[in-house]
Amino acid sequence: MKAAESVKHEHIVDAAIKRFSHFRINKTSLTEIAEDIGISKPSLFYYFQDKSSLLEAVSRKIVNEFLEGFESAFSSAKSVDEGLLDFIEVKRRHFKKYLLLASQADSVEINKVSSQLPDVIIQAREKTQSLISDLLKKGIQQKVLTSVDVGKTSLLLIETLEAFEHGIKSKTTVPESKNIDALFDKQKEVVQMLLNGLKSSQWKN
Amino acid sequence: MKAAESVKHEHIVDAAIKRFSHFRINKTSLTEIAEDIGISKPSLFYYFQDKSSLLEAVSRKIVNEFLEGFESAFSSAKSVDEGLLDFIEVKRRHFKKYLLLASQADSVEINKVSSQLPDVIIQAREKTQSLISDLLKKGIQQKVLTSVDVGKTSLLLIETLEAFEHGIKSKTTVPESKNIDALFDKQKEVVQMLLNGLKSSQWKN
DNA sequence: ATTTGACTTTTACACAAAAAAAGTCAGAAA
DNA sequence: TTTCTGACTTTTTTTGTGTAAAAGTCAAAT
Repeated sequence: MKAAESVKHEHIVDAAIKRFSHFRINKTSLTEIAEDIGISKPSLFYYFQDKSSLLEAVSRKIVNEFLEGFESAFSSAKSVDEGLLDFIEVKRRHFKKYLLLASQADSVEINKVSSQLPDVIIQAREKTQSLISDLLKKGIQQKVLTSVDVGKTSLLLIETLEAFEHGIKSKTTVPESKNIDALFDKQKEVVQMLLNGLKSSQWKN
Repeated sequence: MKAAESVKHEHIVDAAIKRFSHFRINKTSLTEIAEDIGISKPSLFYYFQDKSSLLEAVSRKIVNEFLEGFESAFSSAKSVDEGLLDFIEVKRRHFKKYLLLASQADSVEINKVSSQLPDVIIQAREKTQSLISDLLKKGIQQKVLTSVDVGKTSLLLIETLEAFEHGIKSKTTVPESKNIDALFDKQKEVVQMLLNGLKSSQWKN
């Protein structure tokens, strides 16, 4: 039961990801997903309580892929700058890979699951923030960064980057590749502006 | 003709602003506006080609009020920090004053006028950017800021602040006061983070 | 030059019927 | 017992249609 069930679970989730990456969530029926892998709709309901549960499993899988990318970007980074810039590159790559799904991420569609931001997203945010915090801490230890409040700073940084993403996610049409690139290029610029700072060093301390 | 016409123009625009500030643009009819000032709808059409033209005049008037606020904030500022922070305060105040209208600013409703960002908004952006550029230049001259590309920096700054505003403007419901405050407080935080910068001064130059 | 009553055209809205998708369940298959 | 499905009910979405309201026009009056 355990092994077999989880294999099937995974199979269904993968089929759902394929569908959701090509068509909007609300335009994809469970029947279609079931047929894709040659099972009946009631079978699908045997493994998932409802569409929301499936969607949550889908989200969790993709979010994990994002997070793994983030971790490897941060861990291999030789500097704070490199870490943050690589982090944005990972986002860009994964965003393009799961284009439709990613751009529906905090839309009304996915929020039907739970009226608040779904757990998956909240957890991902927290994890991401903690990764960025660690990076900043390292920078401070190495005397590359001024000693700021890493908690506050990492949160503000995330919120700033997210703010840029909201623009593209709130559109009803599927974002074009060049817009996605513009978005993440902009994020890089902001990060660099932040890191470099504006205040003249002469007047510091 | 000249004087009388422009007086009437203004009168109509003011009536329209009153209506638009209380009800959504699409829920306000030209008949209502006309009746408010005791004229007939065809009279209104004598002064404005169509609803879009009236909306444009309304936008222009309000945008000018914003811009005047910005100019006075920047001109009376004793430092770059104070200038930018006051600038955000002016936005907060005017945003609340024209709550409904401001939050519809780049929504679908107003974009029916012209499919691209209306001229008024573009011009306001340019003017704002030029004001911020001047402030940055002054800061550089006074050796308070590092000599950055003011054009690029002011644009990026505006885009960052705008990104935060998108979130609140894309909502269908009227933004609550506490959310507006949260938004502009966040903008202040970002500005301060930017001004302070993260890089340790020890390693500069 | 300015204004309006009476008019036409366009758009928005409410409501119902139809279609599609979500979800259930008794019972079959493995 | 676990897994699966055909046939079913319920809920949601879509579509169509008539109606109301708003946008916009125009000939004629002031």
